[in-house]
Amino acid sequence: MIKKRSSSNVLPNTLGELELLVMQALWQQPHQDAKNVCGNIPDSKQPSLNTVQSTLERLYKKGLVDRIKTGHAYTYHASVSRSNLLARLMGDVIHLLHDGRLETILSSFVNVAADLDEKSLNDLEALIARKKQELGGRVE
Amino acid sequence: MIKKRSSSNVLPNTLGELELLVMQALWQQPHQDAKNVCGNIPDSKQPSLNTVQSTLERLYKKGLVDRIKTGHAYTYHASVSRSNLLARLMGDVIHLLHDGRLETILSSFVNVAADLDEKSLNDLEALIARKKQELGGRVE
DNA sequence: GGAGAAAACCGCTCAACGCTCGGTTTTTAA
DNA sequence: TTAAAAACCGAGCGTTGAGCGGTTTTCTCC
Repeated sequence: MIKKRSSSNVLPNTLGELELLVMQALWQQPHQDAKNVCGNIPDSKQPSLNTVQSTLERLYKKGLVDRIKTGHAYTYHASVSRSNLLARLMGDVIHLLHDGRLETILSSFVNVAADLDEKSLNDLEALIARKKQELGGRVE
Repeated sequence: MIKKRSSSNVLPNTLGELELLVMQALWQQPHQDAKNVCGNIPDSKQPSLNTVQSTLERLYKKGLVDRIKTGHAYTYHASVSRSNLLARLMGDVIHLLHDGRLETILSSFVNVAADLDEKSLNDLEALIARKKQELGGRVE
């Protein structure tokens, strides 16, 4: 008796190496066809055009890129920004491992940002202030 | 000519579903043998004892759990804390997607913590204040 | 309209990884 | 000594992303 594998959906928003390279190419330059994307992949990893097309297709199905038919070719562009994807992934990770106490997340974060400089800290303070205001505004 | 696949080492610290369940069991109760861990997996996902042992073995090789031979059985315990693993994963994700500007990370973070309540914001402010002091102390 | 190029489309192989477990050997305690 | 419990070994399976060849569609240019 063989048991069904549970489809290990741990991090729904991860992507493969080539997928990432393709996204990076699209973030760097917003509207490109497959050939163009292919040309913007570092030579050291240069895959065939077909491979890039497969990858774009996969990304399209995942909703990470969008495309417009211009003439007979598609023009692709990222439908999520890099920072948006970052936020999604951070959300996945946190959802996976947080223990209910927000403090754990916060200290993890501060540890990660070990090279936080003063300006960044000020930025973060500003963000917090804004967030606080939002909170205040909501309850009043 | 078939090209070598590049081994897609995108997130070095991810783990599978069962691996996570096992880690969770060990975080909840620090020193357990395989049988015990198996018993602490939710009934809905109940795998065989052998499967749990394989998983513990994999986690051991990955350095996420440690073990001590007590009698003829191993006693396993997590060698990384939940928050530590969280920090590692956040590090992976950030390393994967940051664009150099720390601001991107920060705003992602604040967005993720959408359910941040006031106390958490205060906690975060305190952490920032401490960090600032560290920075100041370092240069003087 | 026909020829040819360029792109999409289709469908397969391959490798890595985690899950799953049966069978075998080792260890230990009764 | 023997029977159990546990470790150990190794194989199969599912999923996913990488990679690409072959075929069809589509557009363009003469």
